[in-house]
Amino acid sequence: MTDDDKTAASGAWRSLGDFIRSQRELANLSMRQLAEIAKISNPYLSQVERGLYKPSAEVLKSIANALQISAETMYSQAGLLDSSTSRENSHHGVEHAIKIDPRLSVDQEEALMRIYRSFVGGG
Amino acid sequence: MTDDDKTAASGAWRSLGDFIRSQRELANLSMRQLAEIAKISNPYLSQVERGLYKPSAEVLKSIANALQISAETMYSQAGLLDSSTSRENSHHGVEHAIKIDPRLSVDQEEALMRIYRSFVGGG
DNA sequence: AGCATCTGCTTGGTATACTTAGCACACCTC
DNA sequence: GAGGTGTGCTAAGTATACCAAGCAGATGCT
Repeated sequence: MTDDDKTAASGAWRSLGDFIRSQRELANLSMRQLAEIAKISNPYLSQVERGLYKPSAEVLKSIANALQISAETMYSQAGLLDSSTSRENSHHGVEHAIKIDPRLSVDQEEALMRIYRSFVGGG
Repeated sequence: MTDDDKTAASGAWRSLGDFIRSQRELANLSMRQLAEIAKISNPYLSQVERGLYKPSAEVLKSIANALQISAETMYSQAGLLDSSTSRENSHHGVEHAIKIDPRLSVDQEEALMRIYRSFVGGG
């Protein structure tokens, strides 16, 4: 151990690294194995686990997938999801559902949104 | 100039850009305004909207926040959340959300439902 | 006309995410 | 002992996300 690891790791990302490492060890995978599955390099995985880098969302998803945990769990661990977003459907329900519906084109989304908002009074 | 934009934009990210742009215009924000709120540069926002770059999750979250939409919505649009998590929302999501929205009258419900179904092809 | 002030976009540079090659230590097998 | 294979980590480079400065067209005002 080089005496002061804390120098580079900034809080949230460090704990994300700890989380990944613990999940990896829980799955009995070596860094090289996990890196292979997640299609990233093992040195990079090393840095990520030690909190030296902030992995992109794509990498995060890939790691989550390799560890067989949900991407959502990963993101909330990374502090990228505002924890209680999808729970309260009562309020933003319709707008949210419209936005994430993959079958709607952008134009259709906008149209529906306008109509809905005109119905509920824009607020 | 505009004849071959397709050279750089690769599918998923391009549609994400379209999504952001439509949401921005829906909110009546200029690029500079949104960029200011989201704390990114306006040229970068321009590139993102045109699908030239794949924004990091942090930027994505920041933009979502600025547009007052949930980070989850953003990620699912970016294809970063395995649809398994948000799927139950998206499939019956719109219809269900419309039905349980207390602010909609019965007539309004039916109108929205008709429009939605015409968009998605009747199910 | 001319100047101001929007709009989105291009250019060129910096910061950082990510990779390829290789080090150092531990545990084997010969 | 020397070689082989496993572990995680370091160093140096490449790719790309991101930013600051500035351009070109549209609108408006005097």
